[in-house]
Formats: sequence, C-alpha cells, structure tokens
Amino acid sequence: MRNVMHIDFDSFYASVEENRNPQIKGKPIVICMFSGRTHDSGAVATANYLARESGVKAGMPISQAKTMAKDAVFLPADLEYYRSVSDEIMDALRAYADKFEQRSIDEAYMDISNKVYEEAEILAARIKKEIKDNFGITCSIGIAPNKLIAKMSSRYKKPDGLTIVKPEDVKGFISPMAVDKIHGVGNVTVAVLSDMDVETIEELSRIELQTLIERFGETKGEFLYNAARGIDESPVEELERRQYSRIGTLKENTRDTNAIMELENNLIDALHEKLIKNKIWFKTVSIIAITADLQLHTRSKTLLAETNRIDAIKENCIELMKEFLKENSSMLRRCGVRVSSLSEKKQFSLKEF
DNA sequence: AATGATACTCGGC
DNA sequence: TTACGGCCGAGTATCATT
Repeated sequence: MRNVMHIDFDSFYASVEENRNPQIKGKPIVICMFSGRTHDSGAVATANYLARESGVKAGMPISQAKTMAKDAVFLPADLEYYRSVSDEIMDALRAYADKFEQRSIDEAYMDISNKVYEEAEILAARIKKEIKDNFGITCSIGIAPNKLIAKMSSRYKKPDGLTIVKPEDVKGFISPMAVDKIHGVGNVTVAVLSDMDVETIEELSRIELQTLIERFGETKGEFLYNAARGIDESPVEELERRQYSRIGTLKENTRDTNAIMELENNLIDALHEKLIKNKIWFKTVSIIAITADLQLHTRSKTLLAETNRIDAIKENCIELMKEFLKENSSMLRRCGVRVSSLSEKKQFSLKEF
C-alpha cells in the first residue's frame, strides 16, 4: 500500500526571520521583495499568520500591504539565508526516507510506503519535534495514499498541523472542497470550470472524461478527471534542476537597449557565477521581458553545442532582446535571463586513473 | 504516425 | 482608487526527423 507524507514549513521566511531576531516574535511580519524602483515598490513574498489576519497575502504590492497592516514589521527578503536554512532542514529530513522529493524551498514529499498509518503518525510527530527543536520552525504535515492528497492534507490544518487521510476517507475529504484546492488548478482553470457550473470537487467528479479532455486538452483533462477521484500515481522522486534564471527590475520603464543590457549583463554575471559554482553547462539561452502591463514574454535560442561560456549568454541575450523589442512596442519594466537544456560536468581528478 | 526538439506560456510558492 | 518580485517546473503548439 502506497503512503506519502507531505511536509510544508509554516510561513517559512517569516519564521526564519523571527528566529534571527526574537524581538519581533509576536508581531505581524511581512517579508518583502523590494524592487528598488521607488521606496515601496515591490511585492510581498510571504507574511506570518498575524499579518495574514489583516488581509496581507503573498504576491500583493508592498504599498497595499502597508495600508492593511500598519503595525507590521516589514523586512526585505534574504533569500540566500533562507536557502541555507532550508538546505540544513532538508538534509535532516532526507535521512528519514529512501525516497525524498524536495519540491521547493519549504516543501517536500517522502515516500513512506513501508510504514502503516500508526508508524507514520509517530514519524510525523518526531519530524515536527526535530524541526522545531533544532531550527525553531513549525511545519504542517499531511499523510495520505498519494502526493496529490498528501499535499491537500498538509494544507488542511495550518500552521503546525498534522492531517492523516486514509484511503477510505479520501473521497469524503476532497468532495466538499472548492476545485482550486487541487494543486495545479489556478485562476484560468477555475474560471473555465465555473463556466461549466463546477465549483466543488464533487461536482468535478460528475463530469465525463471526454468532456474534460475537450475543454482542457488530454493531459490536463485526464489530470482533472483523476484528481476529482483522489487518484495520483506520480512517484516521489528527486527532481533534477532544469533551468537557472535571474530576473531584475529596471529603474524606470524603458525601451533603450543600453539601459536594458546594463541590467541584463549584471544578471548574466550573477547567473554565470552560479553555473560555474555548480559546474553546469547549457544549450539554450532565453531572455525574459516583463512589459509595463506586467505581461511576461520570453524569447529563446538553442545553440549548436552545449557550453559554459559567459559570452555565449551575453551575445545571444542582446540578439534576443533586440528581436523582442522589434516585435513588441511596449515599454519594458523588468527583464531577465535564463539558461536551460542543462548538463552537469562532473569534475574528475587524476587519482581516478 | 510516432518521436523528439524547440519556443513560448501558465501556474505555484 | 491604485499599488506589483524572483524564482521554479509543467504544459502546449509547432516543426523536423524517422
């Protein structure tokens, strides 16, 4: 019998900041990504539960959050530090399972098919205690027959929750939920389903497979059909990274190639440093362009052979950016660079011979 | 017709 | 009334190759 655990650190960035500076404990905390354009320009990365009570949400403009939570502590995100804390916790968690999948900076799946529910519950309690004691972070855990339901379970009770959903309880657990509780169902899918008079998972389960495929295409149609029945066969497996990117905000909206490439070149330098550190070669170079209306666009080029040369990024980047500006008349707000089709060049030493 | 590569968009955190 | 980041992976359309 399959059994999967999903672990989700509670308002992770905010919790890390509370530990770094205990004086802010008990206060509403908002972690911000400042763009540097004007003093409050930027978006909210996350907020602790106290700040959320005022209506602050991730993705919201910082200036809006400031009108909602006037007494909150607003801190700039220190992503590098959060990453280092995350790495430590994830390494500790990895030791508990043969099959472990780190899904993001604050989420992971564990395959615990070798355990019955009673053992799984004990393990969850142990993991919670270890993370709390050693890192001062609470987490929410879901245990269920597959990744889809485990994820929905961990979200069911937050923060510091533990939810176990047994196979016979899956249907009752998901049926009354709104369709957007399914991981992968966002605004666009919700709008289409709403148009079909489908709001809950129970209603979704009454739609025929053929109908879903007609509306959403084969992959997404089959996914929705199975999800409505709590079915998910996807394995817990360590994912290989497929892309590296850097993105930034321009001082002001512009179409000036020099201003754009000045930022691009800084981003490329930072990206290249990371690639060298991780011994990553790439074959595809992309630019990311976010126009004044916040629409995201990309242009990319695949090279004839893989490389790790920074000049290959810079040369292709400027070409792609010029091409984009020729095709699109909008002002640019943000821009970025991405490499993909990766390969890792493992270093070997003479000792191996 | 099937498979793989490429370019681009969408959604989640 | 408005306000607006920096990443990541998956999905989809289209084209070339076999």
